[in-house]
Amino acid sequence: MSERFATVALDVPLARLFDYRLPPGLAPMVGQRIVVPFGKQVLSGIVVAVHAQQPALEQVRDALLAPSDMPALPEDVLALCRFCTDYYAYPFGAVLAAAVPGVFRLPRPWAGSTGTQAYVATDAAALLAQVPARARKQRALAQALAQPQSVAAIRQVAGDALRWVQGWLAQGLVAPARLPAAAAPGAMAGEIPLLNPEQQAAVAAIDAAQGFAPLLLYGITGSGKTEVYLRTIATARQRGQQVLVLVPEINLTPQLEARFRARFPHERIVSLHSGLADGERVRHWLAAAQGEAGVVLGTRLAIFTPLPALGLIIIDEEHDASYRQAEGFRYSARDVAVYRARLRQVPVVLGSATPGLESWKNARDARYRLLQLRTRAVAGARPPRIELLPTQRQRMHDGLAEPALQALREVLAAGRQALVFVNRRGYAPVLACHDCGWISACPQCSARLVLHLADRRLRCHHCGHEERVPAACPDCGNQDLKPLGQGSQRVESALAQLFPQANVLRIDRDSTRRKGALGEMLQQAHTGEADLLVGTQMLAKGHDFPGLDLVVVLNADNGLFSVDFRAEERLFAQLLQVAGRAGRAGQAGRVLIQTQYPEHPFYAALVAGDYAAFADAQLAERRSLALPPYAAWAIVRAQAREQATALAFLREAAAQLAGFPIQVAEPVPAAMARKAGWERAHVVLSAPGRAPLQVALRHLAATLSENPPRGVRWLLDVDPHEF
DNA sequence: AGCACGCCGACT
DNA sequence: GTCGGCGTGCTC
Repeated sequence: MSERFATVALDVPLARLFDYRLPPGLAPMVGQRIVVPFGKQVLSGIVVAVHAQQPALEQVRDALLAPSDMPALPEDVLALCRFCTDYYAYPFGAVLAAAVPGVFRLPRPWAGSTGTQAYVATDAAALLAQVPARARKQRALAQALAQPQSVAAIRQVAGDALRWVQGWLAQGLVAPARLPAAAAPGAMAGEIPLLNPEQQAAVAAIDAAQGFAPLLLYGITGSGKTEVYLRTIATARQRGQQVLVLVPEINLTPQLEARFRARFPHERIVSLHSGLADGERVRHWLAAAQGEAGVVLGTRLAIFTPLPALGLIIIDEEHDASYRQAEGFRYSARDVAVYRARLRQVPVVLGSATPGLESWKNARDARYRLLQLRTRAVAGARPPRIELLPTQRQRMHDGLAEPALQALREVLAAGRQALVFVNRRGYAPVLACHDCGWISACPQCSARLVLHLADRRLRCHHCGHEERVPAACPDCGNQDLKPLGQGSQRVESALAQLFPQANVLRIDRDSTRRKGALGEMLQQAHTGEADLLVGTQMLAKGHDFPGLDLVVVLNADNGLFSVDFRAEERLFAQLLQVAGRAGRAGQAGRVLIQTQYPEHPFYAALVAGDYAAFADAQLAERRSLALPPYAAWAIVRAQAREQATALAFLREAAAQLAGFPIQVAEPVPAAMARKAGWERAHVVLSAPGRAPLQVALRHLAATLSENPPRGVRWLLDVDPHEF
């Protein structure tokens, strides 16, 4: 009998796998998790191979245990993670760790490992026979356990009832059980709206799609994309397939989940996002992995969930930045989803009113099938009327021009709601001295300190540094420091003064910090209790306010002259999204955009509401400049205590890449050259296609992880979306 | 990433 | 005299 070994991927930043001897009795499957000693630590990893080949090592340690709490990751999930490792040049073990719920990364079996959360008597009579006659509660529980009982139900019997069950479990009188599928709470399916012809065509195309088929569902706000999703989900369910639906943010899952449940009262629908408690996350994940959940609704992390009967993937708001993980393993869930659809040979629907230019190009090149929804689905609803409000010659009242105030007045007089969109929180973005030119600057970052007047503090929005508002200029002693520019707090207080009779409500990250605050505020906005809303981009997404007639956008110009070539694309999506908040059945909403550059071509496209024209123009520009999506990009980012150290490291890295058929730009300091006390720099790598770039990145990542630089933190950003 | 070992400053 | 700073070295 020969010895057997397991090759294990561990969550360490090393592009290496580790071999362990499997002691007798330990026979894990590929994809299963395994607990192993690692240096002085004990870690949980994933088995990637089992073999009899003696590893060429001085010492091979024994694996400790292979918990069966987590079913082995199926082949397609392993392949998906392998793809990510290659594509993002990120260690396999670290990718796998991201694909698995947190409790399965701990080096011990999960306590609730049955995954069932229920128990049943193995032999009801035997169980009852050994319970003392006087222990009435125990007898009652023992009797009840003839049928599977949920943990919650067991707890109801008595405080320590679970302890009795644990005891019986040890004696083999009780076993973990699966609860019969919960009877759906007698909800009636809501009224199913009729589809307009465009929706019908979209649904028909998705339903008929076979094998790998990417479809771009380009539909304006309110065109009824969700209804299209619901219909195609219904079809997939009739075929017995599972559907994976990705949404950008946790905030949006409860809404959508409620709508899905109302439509499919008899389906097992589970959500997966980082807001779930451990136990819930695991139960939902297992339900998906065991094929019990028909619909899985989740944020980006859900893309790695095992789904044995996967038949359709839907990505809502596919252009949204939340699909990109910005820390650690940096991936785009949208791109990973498309690859997964290819692996599984299933259709993938990418829905958006403002598709990302990558997807737009794919649709233009006929790599994706384009499905368009041009009309608002609700009868009589019309797209909002977007108007520019040039501010060069206007007298401003705390950032608001007179015509904007007039429009607000009219809306309030009519008893309707208005939203003022200011994409900056705080009172003013900077505090300045007019005598000597001092401005409030962060000592740790190359950024301004934002004035927060409510608690009289200056805060850095990048590193968390804060200080008291100085009484006088620290440089010249001038006591008259002036706040420059408008933040949401300033606009809120200005509006409260200008419209004393109105109920002004500010919704931003500061005002919603408290748990549940956002929900309460949205409720107030929804019922019309608040009639003047002031909000940052938090308010742009997904929320519908039936009473909202007017949106005023302040300082939109900020995104217009950025060094980042993607800034316009983001701004367009964002402005169209806020604009979509305005309007009600029968009457178009009005959107006023204050700008100092009304002649800028960007605004012509925006006013026309023509994203297609804008996107085509952007693509033409990108093509002529050989920018993404016409080139593959990656960035090597570095930070060090000294800028020179970071740049020297990057020059070294660039030299490593000399022989590869890729373009390596000059290393430069980052746009925010200093952040939280670190000097930052980067170098852009590009190539006409992905393949040569990937090869070069893998080489660089391997070299750097084997010989880590001193005093420099580095990372690779593949398909970067920001500078 | 952890977690050791390993040599130099202000404190129970 | 020790506790502890983080430099660097290793993990099957």
